[in-house]
Amino acid sequence: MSQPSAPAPARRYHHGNLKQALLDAADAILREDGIQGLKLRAIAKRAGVSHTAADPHFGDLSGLLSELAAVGFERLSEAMAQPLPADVPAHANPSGQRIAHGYIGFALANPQLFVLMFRRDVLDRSRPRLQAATATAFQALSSAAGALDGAPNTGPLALPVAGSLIGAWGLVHGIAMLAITDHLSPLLDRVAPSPSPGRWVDAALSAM
Amino acid sequence: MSQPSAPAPARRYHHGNLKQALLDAADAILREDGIQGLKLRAIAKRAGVSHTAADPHFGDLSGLLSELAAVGFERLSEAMAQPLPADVPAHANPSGQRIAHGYIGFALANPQLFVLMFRRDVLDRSRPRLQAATATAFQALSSAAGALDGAPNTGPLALPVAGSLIGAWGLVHGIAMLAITDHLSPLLDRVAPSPSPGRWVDAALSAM
DNA sequence: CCTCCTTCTTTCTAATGGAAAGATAACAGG
DNA sequence: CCTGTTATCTTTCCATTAGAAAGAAGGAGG
Repeated sequence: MSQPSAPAPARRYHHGNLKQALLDAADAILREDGIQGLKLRAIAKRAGVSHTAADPHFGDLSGLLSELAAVGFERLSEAMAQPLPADVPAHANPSGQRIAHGYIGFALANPQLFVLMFRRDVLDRSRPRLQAATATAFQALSSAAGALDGAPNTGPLALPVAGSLIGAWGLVHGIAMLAITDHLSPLLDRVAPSPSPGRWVDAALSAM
Repeated sequence: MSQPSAPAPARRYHHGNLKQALLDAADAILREDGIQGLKLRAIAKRAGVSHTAADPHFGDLSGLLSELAAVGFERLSEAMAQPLPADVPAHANPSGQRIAHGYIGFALANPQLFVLMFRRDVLDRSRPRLQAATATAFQALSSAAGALDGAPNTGPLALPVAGSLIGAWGLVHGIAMLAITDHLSPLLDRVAPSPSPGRWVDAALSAM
């Protein structure tokens, strides 16, 4: 009775799925404790392994965090494909509006992960998965934002077209970052009645 | 001959101006090595004191970094009062345009400091100097951006007005952050001839 | 001159990332 | 089945870090 036919998922010397387990542990810690909690020892402990067990899979801490950031960009791409929140009326350019709300909504729902995704100092951007996930997300964003200008996904770009892409991306990115770093509450607290995130985000977007 | 009448500025037990000297040292290290280099020991060594000498002046490392961030916000306020770069033609709302270029120009000229100013995790936002400097900078920014809407500096705010303030601030902040984290070069490299920062920033701003 | 209090140094501790070496298991070929 | 090879994981060790604690140095006011 001590030899289960289904292998016990824990306790084995070779974990079998440690890479994913470490990513899951890091994801959970990121939600609970923020980036501060993403220590090699804490992640490994949560996955039930020693603090150097991540070495063969990720190289070093920045490798692990980069893969986690890649997961974030993959989720961001999905979020930008979601429909608008219910309390936001659609207006002109509904595609761009949907992408913008998806971008900012993802950031507000996953603030720590979003910050990590842009923490250049702790990431190793040469990681293939991170490069791919980043490219995919920004492709989705700029194809929607640039549809108005007929901007191609590659090749030469006229300055005004590049400008409109940068402006659109900067707008949603800046709103997200300012909200996450808690720089907007002094402004939003002066608005009565207190608007839902979807509503004030839409107010900011449609003002531009 | 070993007792100079003019006190040697270094070597004294009581430094006399250690607080400013530590800020200067931290500022220099930030420029040279980035935020990574802002270790208590490195800063203290550069100022010629032991690694705990900052304690009486700043409490802990976050106290020191917060004062440095406050210096950053003070400089940002000055930058937003500067005239437009020479290669940028003025158009409608020149006041807002000037503020925007000042904001982004400051970020591009002091990327490490700008990132530090918004690194919520390493700052102690209860520091009076940081609170004051932040408030001043954002007052300057929003008074110019809100002039069009006649937004008061305090008191209740209608949602569309708050939205336009958030949109304007988010736009410049996002452009600055994306540029600093090196997410715009894939786009800008597709523009020929390579535009100066002032030109592409203006292209992004006037697209919105 | 004497005492108090701030400033700064020395010393110590706990925590961290990572290097190095070794143990363990999976897997291949004979 | 048996043995050598390789990737995975553990143990141990080290340098570096922030900060606490205690004490020395020196200025300020009585």
